Amino acid sequence: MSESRPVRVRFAPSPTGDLHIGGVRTAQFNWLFARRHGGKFILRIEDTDQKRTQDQSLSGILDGLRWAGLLWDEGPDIGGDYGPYIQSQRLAHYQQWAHWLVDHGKAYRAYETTEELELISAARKANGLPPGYDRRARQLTPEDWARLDAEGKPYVIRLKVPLDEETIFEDMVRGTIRVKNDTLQDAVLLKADGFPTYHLAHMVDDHLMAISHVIRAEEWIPSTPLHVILYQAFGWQMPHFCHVPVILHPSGGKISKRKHPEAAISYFITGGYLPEAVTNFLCNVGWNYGKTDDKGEEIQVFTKEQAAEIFDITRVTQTGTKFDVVKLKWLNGEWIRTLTDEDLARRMLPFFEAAGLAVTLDVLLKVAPLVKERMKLLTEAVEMAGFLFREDVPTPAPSVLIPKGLTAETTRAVLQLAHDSLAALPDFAVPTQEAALRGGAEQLGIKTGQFFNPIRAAVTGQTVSPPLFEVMEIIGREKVLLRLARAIATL
RNA sequence: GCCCCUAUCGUCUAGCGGUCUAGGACGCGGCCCUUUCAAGGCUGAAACCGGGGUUCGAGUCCCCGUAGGGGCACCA
Repeated sequence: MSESRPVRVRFAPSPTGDLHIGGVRTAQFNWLFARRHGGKFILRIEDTDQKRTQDQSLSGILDGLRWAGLLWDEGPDIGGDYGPYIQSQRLAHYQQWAHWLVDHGKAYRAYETTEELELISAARKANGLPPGYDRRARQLTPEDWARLDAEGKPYVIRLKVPLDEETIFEDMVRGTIRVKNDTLQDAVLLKADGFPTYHLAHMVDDHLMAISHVIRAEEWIPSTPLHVILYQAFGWQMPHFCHVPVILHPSGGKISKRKHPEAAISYFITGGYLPEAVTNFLCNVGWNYGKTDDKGEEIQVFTKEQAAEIFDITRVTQTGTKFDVVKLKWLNGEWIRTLTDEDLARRMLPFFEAAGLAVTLDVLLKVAPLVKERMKLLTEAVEMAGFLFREDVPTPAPSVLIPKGLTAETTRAVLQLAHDSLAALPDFAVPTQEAALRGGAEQLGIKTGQFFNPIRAAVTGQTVSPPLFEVMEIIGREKVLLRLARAIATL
C-alpha cells in the first residue's frame, strides 16, 4: 500500500435475515486482505432500518461467520477501541454530522412526505427522467424551515450534490470510475425518524473507526460517488475502494434468499458441507490462487490461511460469477478425504443423529474409512451407511437379488456358499472373511461381481454399499447369516 | 427510461502486445483399476461476443455495437 495508515477493514452486514453466501465471500475477502497486510478485520452491524431489523438475525450472522472461521478482531460481541459496533447505538454521531453538513451548506432539509415523493418520482419517470427526487427543497430558506417546523412537519436531511461537477474515484479492482454529478440523487442522509441512511452512517463509522479500505460488493459502485462527495464535504481522508463482483445464480441474476435456498449460509451448514470447502470455494470464485503442483496443474484445494499469504485484492475478478454448486460438492469431497477418521466421525455424528439413528462415535470411527472416499457431502454418509444402524433391513426381491446373467438356482448357490463359509469361520474379521469368500466366484464358475452382488443385496438390503467385508464385520455374524438365510428362502 | 460495471471452454478461471496450434479445474465422453458405488490413474471433446481501428504484430490497447449484470427508496 502506498499509504502509511494501518490496514483496517470491516464487514458490515444488516441483521435483516440469514447470512447471505455473497456476504460470506465479501467478509472473506475482507478477512483475507486484513490477514495479508497484518491489519484488523472488524465486524460492524448496520441496523439503521428499524422496520427490517430482525431479532434473531444478529446471532445467526455471528454463528455463520464463526462457522466459516472468519473471526473478527473487533466487533459487537468482543468490543474494541472504536465501539460501539452496532449502529443503532451510535445515533448521536450521525445526527451531529448530518447537521454539520446542513450548517456548512453541504446538505439541506426536505419536508416532502412519502406520498409526495412517489408522485414526484412518477412524474419524472413519465418525462423520461430517472426516478427519484427533483431537489426542490433546495429552494427552501431558513425562514421556510422555521415555518414548517412550527407546523410540526418532520424533515429529512438530503445531500446537496454539486451538480456541475464530475466525481472520479479509483477502485482497486476496477480502476478509474467517473460519473457526472447531475445523474446523482440528492440522497437522504438522515431519515425523519432520526436514524441515518446507509450513505451517512457507514461512512461516518468508517471514518471514526479509521477504516483504510472499503471492500464491498459491486452493487455499491453506483452510490460510491455519493460517498466520495460526502468525504469531500467533510474534508475527511478517503478510504480505498474495492468493489468485488456479485455472486450470480446459475440461471442469471443475483442469488437471492427469497428464491434460492443456497443463498443462506445455513443451507451449507445443514447440507453437509465443510466450512473448509465453502471458504476454499469462495476463494476460487472471483479470485485465483494461482499456485501449481508438480504436475503443472493449478492447486484447487487450499486453506484460507494459505490464500491469505498471497491474497491480492487487485487481482479479484471483475465479472459477476455464477455459483456452481456441483463444483463446490466436488471440492467438499476433496476436503472430506483430507480428514482423519476421528475428525470425519465427529463431523458425521450430528447428521446421523438428525436422521434419528442411534449412533456412537465408536462405531462411526469404523464407518469413517468406509465412506470417506465415496461421499461428497456429510449427509450422504447417512444414505450410504445408515443401514448399519438399523436393526434390520428388508430382503430384496428376487429380481434385485439375482445378478445379470445368473439364474435363481446359481444365485441361491452363491448365497448358500457364503452362508456356510461364513458360519464356519473361527472369527468374523475382514481378512478371515476374505480368505473364505475370495475364491467363491471361481468355485462356482461365475464372475466376481456376480458372486458378491447377491451377498451385498441380501446383507445390506441395498445394491450399493461400502465394501462388503467391512460392512459385514460391523453388522456382525449373527445378523449376516440370518439375512442370507432369509434371502435364500425367497429364491 | 437514465446511470454505472463487465465480456476467454456449459461453469469457475490463467492469460497482463509476440512464447496462444489459448493453460488449469469442475462437469461431460473413453480407457485402466475394481466385489457394488465411489475414489484414483491415463485420455478426449469443449472458449477468445460482433465490427471497426492502433500496431510490424491483438485474446491482450482504443472506439462503436451487442449481450449480461448492477444501480436509480426516509433498504442496506
